[in-house]
Amino acid sequence: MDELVKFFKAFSDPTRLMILALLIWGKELCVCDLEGILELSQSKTSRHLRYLLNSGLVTDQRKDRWVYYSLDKNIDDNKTIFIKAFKKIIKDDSWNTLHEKYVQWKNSAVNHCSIGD
Amino acid sequence: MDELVKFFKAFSDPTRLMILALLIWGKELCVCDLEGILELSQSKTSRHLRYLLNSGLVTDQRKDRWVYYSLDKNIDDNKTIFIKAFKKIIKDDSWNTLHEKYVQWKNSAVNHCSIGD
DNA sequence: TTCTTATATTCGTTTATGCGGTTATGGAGT
DNA sequence: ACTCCATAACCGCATAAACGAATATAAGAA
Repeated sequence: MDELVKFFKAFSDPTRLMILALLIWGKELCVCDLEGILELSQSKTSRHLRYLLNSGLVTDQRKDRWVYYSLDKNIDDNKTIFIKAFKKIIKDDSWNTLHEKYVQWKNSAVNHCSIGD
Repeated sequence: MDELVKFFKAFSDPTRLMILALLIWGKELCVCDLEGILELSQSKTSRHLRYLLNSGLVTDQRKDRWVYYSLDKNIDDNKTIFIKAFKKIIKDDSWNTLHEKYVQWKNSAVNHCSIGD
């Protein structure tokens, strides 16, 4: 149960919710992408990613200098239901602004270093 | 989004998770029921119920001296998905012990003051 | 009114979170 | 080696959560 609590705590912060939404849309993003899209400090971004990492929600993968984060594909079934529910929620209008930012970032080849789309 | 964060925070505590599970099984329980089943102090029980109340997850209803708590029936659709997911989770073996306690409590007419079943 | 029972709130303390700012690490290029 | 750059870890502080213990309120019962 403590694990479940930890899982929910991961969802209990606006920054982390936004990061999760971006990882759902973007599949694979590096720290600097998230930093840029969300206009966060580097340390803040990194800390929240670390939180998500040891909550078992995301995975990281280093490629050259960049560390790419993705939603963990091996989340157990029970928790996957919650992820699905969250995916549904971020289709709401209230998430439009962020989604717009994401799209703009994705289309500005100048700034982003991400591979995935 | 802040509202969503608040919603998840409600799930981010083991005591509250247990209370929610009991309210799912029991439909309607008073503070002293929860206190007894979970072996919690009165103030702890009350405080967590209050938390759930103003997270919009539960409703309260006074009858005589007792205040009965139930899952709110009017939770918006997005959040209902999460409740459903949680209902599924508490069918897991790891929740057996608590469920047993609940059943025993329910069957011991001596101690419980609840009306619902 | 006074007593009892059920629940809520307040108080003071402890622990957890979140933050900015800074420093450390690790890899690639020079 | 040194220097960028991306990322991680650390420090100190501020705010928020959670707790037990005590006190307050609310509704019956005596």
